[in-house]
Amino acid sequence: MHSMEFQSGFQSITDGRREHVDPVPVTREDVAARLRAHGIAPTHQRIEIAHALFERRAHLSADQILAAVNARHPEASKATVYNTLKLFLERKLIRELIVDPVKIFYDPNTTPHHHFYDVVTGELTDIPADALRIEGLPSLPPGTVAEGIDVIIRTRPLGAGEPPPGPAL
Amino acid sequence: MHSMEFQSGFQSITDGRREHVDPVPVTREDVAARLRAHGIAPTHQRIEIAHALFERRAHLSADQILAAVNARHPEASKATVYNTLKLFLERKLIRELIVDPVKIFYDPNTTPHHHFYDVVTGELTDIPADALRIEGLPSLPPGTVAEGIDVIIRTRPLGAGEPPPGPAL
DNA sequence: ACTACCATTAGACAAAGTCCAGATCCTGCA
DNA sequence: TGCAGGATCTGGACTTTGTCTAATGGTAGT
Repeated sequence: MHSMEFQSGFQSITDGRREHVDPVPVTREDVAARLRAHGIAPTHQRIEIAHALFERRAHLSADQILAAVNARHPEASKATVYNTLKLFLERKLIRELIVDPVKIFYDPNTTPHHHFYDVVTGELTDIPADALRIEGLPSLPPGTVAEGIDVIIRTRPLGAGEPPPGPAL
Repeated sequence: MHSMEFQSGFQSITDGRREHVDPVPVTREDVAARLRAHGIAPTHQRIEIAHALFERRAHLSADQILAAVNARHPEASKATVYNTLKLFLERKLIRELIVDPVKIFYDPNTTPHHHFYDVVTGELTDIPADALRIEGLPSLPPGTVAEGIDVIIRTRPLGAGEPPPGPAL
């Protein structure tokens, strides 16, 4: 990744990284400012959607977001949620997590980090970028540029079914 | 990753790794043997499905497999393809690749390796496990066991759109 | 107030995958 | 050979996630 100045007052990533997110915008004003900083006009719906993600600092799926938003702004439509999430992605306000065979999760933390994914419970846990050293990027396929690295460590609850069935011995 | 013994006679991973897959079963007899080795009764449909994957040694989606199978056995149904792929997964004959927001890819190579994924073209390329060193597994979330690590390097064709839009400067 | 333009909305639509109940295919055995 | 029983396969209905579209609503600038 290259330049990374900017930003309201969220996370300083000028040089090092942080183990944990801290000054997160929780008030709607903070959220609105953050939207503006990313060139996004802060409408009601957008603020609610961003607020849902940033307040919980959690990985949410589109329908969880829809539910959260409807709790306060009962008229939000599915289409708006999808449109808005797509916009946020383009503007790099959030990040997309492809980990579940069925739905996408949205991650309000755009700084480099990785994830544990519990394949049974569906739970996602952050792995700080520096907890894991990745050495030696192999050369990329010719004619391509890297966009990002995702490391996903799939876990399962200790003692939860299905470890045995493998090839016959 | 830790232990990783096992496996009939496909790929020796006892100590080192191989850069490239070699003794791949291409004839239907080979495929049938491989199915039996994993405790799977080799029916026509199952042989065709496994054959499609092993012959091409490629990452295929369910509908690509369905198409490939139908080319020879025109009566194969969607349900059978899905059932069979699920069975193959359980028996660890193949591996699931969650990389595309919309569909699952199935990988006939179950030895440890990673992937490039071109987010524009959808192309998947293997990264041999030893081309990439991952140091220091962080401790797992309490009460969980690791099932596997997936490293996905997302790429985009050199010069293909959309790198600019980021946060306002 | 008028006009553009952008954002939002409901609902129709598309695609991947699941589920189920009936039909088929084996296989062992009399 | 004939048959019963279990495993496998099949079409089609169904579910879920996400997309698209046409119409409506809001707002800034004149």
